Amino acid sequence: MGTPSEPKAVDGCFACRARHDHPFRCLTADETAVPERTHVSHIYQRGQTLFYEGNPALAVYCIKSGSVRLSRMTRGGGEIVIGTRSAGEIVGFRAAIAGQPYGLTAVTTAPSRICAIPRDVFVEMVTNSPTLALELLRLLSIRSRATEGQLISRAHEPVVARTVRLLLATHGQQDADAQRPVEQLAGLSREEMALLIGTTRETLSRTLHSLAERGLVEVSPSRLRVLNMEALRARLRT
Amino acid sequence: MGTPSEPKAVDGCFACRARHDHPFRCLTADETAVPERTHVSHIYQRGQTLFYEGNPALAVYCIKSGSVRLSRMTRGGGEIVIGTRSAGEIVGFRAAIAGQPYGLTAVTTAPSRICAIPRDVFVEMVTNSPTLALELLRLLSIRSRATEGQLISRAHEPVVARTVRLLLATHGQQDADAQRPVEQLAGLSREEMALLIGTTRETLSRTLHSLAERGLVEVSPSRLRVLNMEALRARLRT
DNA sequence: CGGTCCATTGAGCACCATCAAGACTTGTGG
DNA sequence: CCACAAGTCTTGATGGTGCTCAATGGACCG
Repeated sequence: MGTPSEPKAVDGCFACRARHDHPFRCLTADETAVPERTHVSHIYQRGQTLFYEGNPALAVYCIKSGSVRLSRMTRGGGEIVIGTRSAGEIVGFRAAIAGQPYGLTAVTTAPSRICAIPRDVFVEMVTNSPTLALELLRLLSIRSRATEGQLISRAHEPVVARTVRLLLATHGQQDADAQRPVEQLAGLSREEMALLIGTTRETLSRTLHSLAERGLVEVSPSRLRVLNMEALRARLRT
Repeated sequence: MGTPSEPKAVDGCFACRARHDHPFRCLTADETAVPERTHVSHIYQRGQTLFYEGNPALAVYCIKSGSVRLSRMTRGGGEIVIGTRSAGEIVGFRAAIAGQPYGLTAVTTAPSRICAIPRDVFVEMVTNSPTLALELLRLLSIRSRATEGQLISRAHEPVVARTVRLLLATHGQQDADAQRPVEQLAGLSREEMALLIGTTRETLSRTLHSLAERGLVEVSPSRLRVLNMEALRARLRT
């Protein structure tokens, strides 16, 4: 199903919105008609930029597949990573609603299919659909809490603690209480891990190896294994 | 005006909401009737706690006058200040909407009149009033951006930069471009200033005096004067 | 086998928290 | 008005954490 006469918009929003946690799930077919007519679906290569920090917020981006890294550039050419968003998430809506320029730069970290919804259309959708507004409010409440938590950690906890949090977070779902080793961090380079916790490759490497010396993890390039989750968790309560 | 038979709720929400930027300003008299019946107005002394981080979010607090400091306690007994809220602002609504415990501790920093609205009532208000939901969405968008910006600065900028930001922020409204000295930071102790930018009294003191040596500010206990705003701003672009 | 990319390891140093006095301000009671 | 006390601000000395620069070690690939 799908309209062969319209190859650009591969799937309609109504079909797309069926996706698990997507905030648009609350919309009716009628309500998705507007974005369906006006949005632009596009496939991005890895490393392409959706928008730069400081750009006027012209559109809201809806990730259908792939992932996007949100970061801020420093005058020195450095990159501060704030977080990543993946399939089923929306990027840039805070700026759109606040009526301010984007506060962050958004770059794809993998080939991604992403729909751009013009700001006006998005704002109109939110204004006309109380359910959507509520949904976004809930979403933003949860997400901003999480982001702030990470940033507080970054500002006030030493690198070891942040490293441990990363290790615990990236596999919490599996083997929550099991003592046995757990495979880790599929396909993240040291550089990327380091950026996620706001440090450098070198420091992260040292930190991981110091944890390894104490038998808490097993580390080799390209593999990372948690040996003792309980001890890791304990390290946070120190 | 006012019902002499009901001394507790000194002013009704409808009268109170008239306040400048308050998110409830969009509500009609009918819509404020519910909170007016159920909320509890109370006068807090300086230093009293509205709620602790981790407490279940039972209420949303509406500041009528005074100010509240939001912070997080560290295991070592330290205090990490996230920000302050004052008259006309709402505290705790993110937790209420997210359905999670409070993420921060809220303590009054001055005698304050504050109304507590039960969570259920607040959620109902938001659900029933699309305008309110939108207003809160806009508010949260703006506020979370600002908070994240400050935390990013705290995590990645040196103390000098944060100090300069504080100096520039606390009087930006007056004499935006004037070269002449500007009085500063009414009634904030060094300790409080230091907490606001995530450092210690000692480091802040040193930083201020090093700025003074370069003629950018004039510093004396209990007074603080910006001598050269442009030079301060330039320091941020370094 | 020589490249390129990534991870690791080392050495040096800047920044900043901490601990410890000293200086100044403010308030209180004689 | 002075003396003392308590609190705040300032200054110094020290050490730890983590960033930078630089070199080495592997891994993968042509």
